[in-house]
Amino acid sequence: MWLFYNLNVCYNGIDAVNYMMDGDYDAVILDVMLPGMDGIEVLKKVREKGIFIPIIMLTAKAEIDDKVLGLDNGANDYLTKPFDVKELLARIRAMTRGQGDTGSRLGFGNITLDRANFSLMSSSGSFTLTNKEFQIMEILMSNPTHIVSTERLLEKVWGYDVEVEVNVVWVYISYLRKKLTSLRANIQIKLNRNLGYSLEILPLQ
Amino acid sequence: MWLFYNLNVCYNGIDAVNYMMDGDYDAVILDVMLPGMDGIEVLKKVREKGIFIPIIMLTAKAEIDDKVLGLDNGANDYLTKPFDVKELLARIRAMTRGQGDTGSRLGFGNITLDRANFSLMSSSGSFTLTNKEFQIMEILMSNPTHIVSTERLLEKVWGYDVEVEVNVVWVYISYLRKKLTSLRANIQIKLNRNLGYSLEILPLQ
DNA sequence: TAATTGACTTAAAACTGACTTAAAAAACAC
DNA sequence: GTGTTTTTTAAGTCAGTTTTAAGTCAATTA
Repeated sequence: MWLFYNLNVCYNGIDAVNYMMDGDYDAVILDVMLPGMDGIEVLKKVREKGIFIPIIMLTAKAEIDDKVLGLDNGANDYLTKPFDVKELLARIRAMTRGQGDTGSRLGFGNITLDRANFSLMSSSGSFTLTNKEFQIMEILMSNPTHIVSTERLLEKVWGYDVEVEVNVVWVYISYLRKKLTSLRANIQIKLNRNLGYSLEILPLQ
Repeated sequence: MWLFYNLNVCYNGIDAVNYMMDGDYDAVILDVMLPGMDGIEVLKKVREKGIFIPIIMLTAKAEIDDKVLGLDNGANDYLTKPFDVKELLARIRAMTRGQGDTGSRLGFGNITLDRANFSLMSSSGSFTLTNKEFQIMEILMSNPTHIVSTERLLEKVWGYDVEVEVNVVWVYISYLRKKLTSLRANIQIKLNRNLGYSLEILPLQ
């Protein structure tokens, strides 16, 4: 099985920070040696802006202290050259898959999303989701606590050349919420005003 | 700065699975070579039970394919012997830290501002700030002792082509003060007449 | 001390972003 | 082709945010 990635490349630290702030990336491969601003600086800047894209640092420096520095400043992984591309790809997969992700199923709270048959399940029943419903739910569940913006959902589900309006996202959020409540889910799709949506466990009443 | 961990050790795969299912661990260091059931099997079993503790695999096998196998079966990280303890510890920290532990937070006194979700927190609770509230608080907290003029706040938060009146700043300062006191903050927004606002630690009464 | 001015508070109005619903349009299955 | 499901549009509603406005308070100055 293969995954295809869309890539943007940039050649200095300042660009890197700007790209990460503007774009909505799933992961970043960051070289330590960069002209202008080095990788560690990029890392710090981006993290203190509240951006938590998984970042794997890549470098020729094999010094332990450099690794520790990178990891402690917010890198998710650290790989030294020379490295095997297969390992890099495996680490990216490991880094980008969320907790609760077994490959075929995605779980959060008392809810399970089955990728094989697009079904949203709880102990009290199940729904077969439509395409759009499934994709949205998959994005939310693959990183439950993380906030996903409406724009990001539009991009990921409807594509970059968006011709539909944001409204359509709201419509599907509404559909999903209805299904979650009728499944007696103990999770809900929470709106974070001006930021986006996230899943959260319902406080038991 | 040091972190102290409580440890449980076990010497075969079956025990490992049982420990992980019963106990509530923050992280697991898993050797691949185990009597009875090997590390990969342990990993698979545990993940398919729906347990998603961060797991770092540790092994003498440096074969790339073993790493890929481990990572693709649900390991969060993979380290080969010989390794440096400092690196292991850094990787455990990276693996177990939640987002927001890396610098997305601004702190002053007993108050923390989280940039990832716009929340203003203390030990006694938290608020989700609105856009304007957040921006003002961010400016104040990013340089707590520094005095920021009302005009500067207007410019930075409302933009240079200001069409609203200063009053609006006062309104938001008022809102923020209310929230700070209800958080039992030991800091306050101090007015420096004709100059602007600054944060200061409250003398304890 | 009274007047003045800058700072503050509060409630209500205005606005904007988010939500819901039904119906139209498009895609899909037969 | 027809019938069914999915997706999109559109219109109306709702709720939270922002701004206005009016009245109060406190510090400075005449």
